Amino acid sequence: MRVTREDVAREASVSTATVSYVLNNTHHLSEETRSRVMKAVEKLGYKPDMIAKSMATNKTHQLAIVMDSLLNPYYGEIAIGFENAAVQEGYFINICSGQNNLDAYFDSFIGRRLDGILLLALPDKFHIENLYRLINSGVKIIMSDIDDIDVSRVSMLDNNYYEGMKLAFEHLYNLGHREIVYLDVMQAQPGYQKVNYREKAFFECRKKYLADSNKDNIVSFSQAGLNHIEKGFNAAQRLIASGRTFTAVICTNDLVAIGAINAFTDAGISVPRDVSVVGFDNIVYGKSWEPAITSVYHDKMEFGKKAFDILNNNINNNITGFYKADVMLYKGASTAPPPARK
Amino acid sequence: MRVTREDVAREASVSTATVSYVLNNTHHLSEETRSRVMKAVEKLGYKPDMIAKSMATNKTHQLAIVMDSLLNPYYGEIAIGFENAAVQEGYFINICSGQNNLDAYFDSFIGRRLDGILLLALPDKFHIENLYRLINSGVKIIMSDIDDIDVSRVSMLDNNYYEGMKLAFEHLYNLGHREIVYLDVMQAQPGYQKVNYREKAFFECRKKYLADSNKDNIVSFSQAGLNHIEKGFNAAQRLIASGRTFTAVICTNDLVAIGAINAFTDAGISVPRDVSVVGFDNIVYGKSWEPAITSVYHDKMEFGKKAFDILNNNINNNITGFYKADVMLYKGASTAPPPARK
DNA sequence: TTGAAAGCGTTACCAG
DNA sequence: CTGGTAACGCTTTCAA
Repeated sequence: MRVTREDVAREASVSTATVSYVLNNTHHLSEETRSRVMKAVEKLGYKPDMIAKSMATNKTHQLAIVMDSLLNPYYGEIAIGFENAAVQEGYFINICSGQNNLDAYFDSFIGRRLDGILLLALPDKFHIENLYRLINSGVKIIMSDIDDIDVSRVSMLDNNYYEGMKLAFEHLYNLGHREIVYLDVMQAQPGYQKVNYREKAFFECRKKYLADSNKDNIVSFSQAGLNHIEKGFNAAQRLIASGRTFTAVICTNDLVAIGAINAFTDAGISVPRDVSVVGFDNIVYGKSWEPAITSVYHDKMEFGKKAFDILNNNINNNITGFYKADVMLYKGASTAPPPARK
Repeated sequence: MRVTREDVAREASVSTATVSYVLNNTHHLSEETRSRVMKAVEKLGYKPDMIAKSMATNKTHQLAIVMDSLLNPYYGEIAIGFENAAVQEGYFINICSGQNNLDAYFDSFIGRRLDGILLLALPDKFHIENLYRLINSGVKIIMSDIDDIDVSRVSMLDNNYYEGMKLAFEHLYNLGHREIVYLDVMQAQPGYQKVNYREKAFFECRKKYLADSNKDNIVSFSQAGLNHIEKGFNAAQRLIASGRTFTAVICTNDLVAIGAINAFTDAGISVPRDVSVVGFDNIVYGKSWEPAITSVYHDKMEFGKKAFDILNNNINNNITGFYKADVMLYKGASTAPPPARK
């Protein structure tokens, strides 16, 4: 049923080895032989079997992108950038939704002999020791936002949202805001590690700029089964209900910002007149929101492309790499000077 | 470096065959042997090599989801439903963004020996003959929205948006709308086939309900490089500029509806006061839009799960299947009775 | 410049 | 109940 290289060899009256040489351009052959083989390939519609090839070469030319969410277009855009670059180099891409616990995936990555992984999910969804087991099995990794990891073995991808948080904070500060709240909805499952550079950056900014720097102005809200918009909505409602005063909120991403804006609007709080809102990621929908969401961002396509380049280099030359995204601020219509004090 | 079945066999003092029997539960073995093998597996941290397994069994346990877009959460939700079900059955999932031409992917599906494909993209992105070549190579397919295909060889997935269009139309008609426009942004590349059941359903409804049934009330707009929100925005602007009268628009999906609403708002046309807008898919963001978008939809998670069940049955028992989604109408705030005539 | 054959890690048939 | 071994489709070393 399947056309094999042997069929091609027979058709072209050469050996199977010769067919390989032609297809992989790995030997010098007479033009005559080469064309005879190509003709046979064409005629039989032969497609090399990558499984067998993987078996022989110990490379699968298969990479996985581990998403944090298939519903947030932020990751989608990165994935597109990554995939475009990877396909060009003959890789096959595998995308794992971040719905489930990732530990089980890690095992299958070893079994599937993946050449490399773009790990977009944070360690709040997997155990570090499983990551190391993956690395020890020869799977190359590129990931971001993790401390205490041996960078000689793992490539790093810095989205630079630590600096981004400062950008957001300073933007608000310069507009005149002095009561700024950070809305976070990330939460690690029990037993998992939470890393959040944005929170750290927020603390720093608060200390530097705000007088009452000890004020508890981070609102966290997370509930299983809710999407980020809903979590943002709930977090903002909780903030409103708390009675604390604020003139601006920074949201952990644009989806959360959208939810928050909805909650404010529902409560009769106008954005940006009464409250300014900043998001992260500058997702494709954030710009079209009403009001367009002011957002910290980087070039997501480029980010994906860079991720691939580094990973590919890691795979081929066993050299880990590092990338730091240029972080920028998109000034939408969701931020404005705070309302005048009465 | 890699722990193989042979290492396990040596450790447990059995043959490699026995290890297979234990791991695959395919023979009856003495409890003693079984536990000795398991202990060795555990001790060595052995992970079966799926590549070699595929080689021997001629099954990869690998499926692909061909997305139409990684940026539309509609597909994301379907993918999640599909993946959840598939992972449970030991499959590995591969997601291809619909960014690029799909014909090249089809070739690699053969080379990668994929067991099956969930094809979410329409034939405006690939050539039918390549689909057939895929089928002939033994790859099972489940897909929707295509005419003239041999259903004994391909499983079908009906999202029932043909009926959905009627639902949308009747909803508007019952509200009192008599000037309804359909906003479409899909466009096949030259040389590719365009199928659009919604358009057909729209024609039918128009004929049945509207007096001036010959009126040209479909606005198409498509431009490479724009996302669906932008296309919807442009299409609506074009509609406004055309000067034709209308009280309601049906948009080909929610993203287009969002873009259209933005264009209307920008032009001082209030939704739903002046114009009603209906979308399709009821994506997670549509509900949170202001106004919440009235939308035709089905259960997307369930859709993905059903898709997997049918595909899996196709793979294991060589029986194609058919699924018809229950289509519903989410009544948001973007539709209302038309403004009173002056 | 070309070919023969070993090897990659499994499975599954056939013996014992 | 257990083991030996051919087979899967390809690459690659070694020899001719």
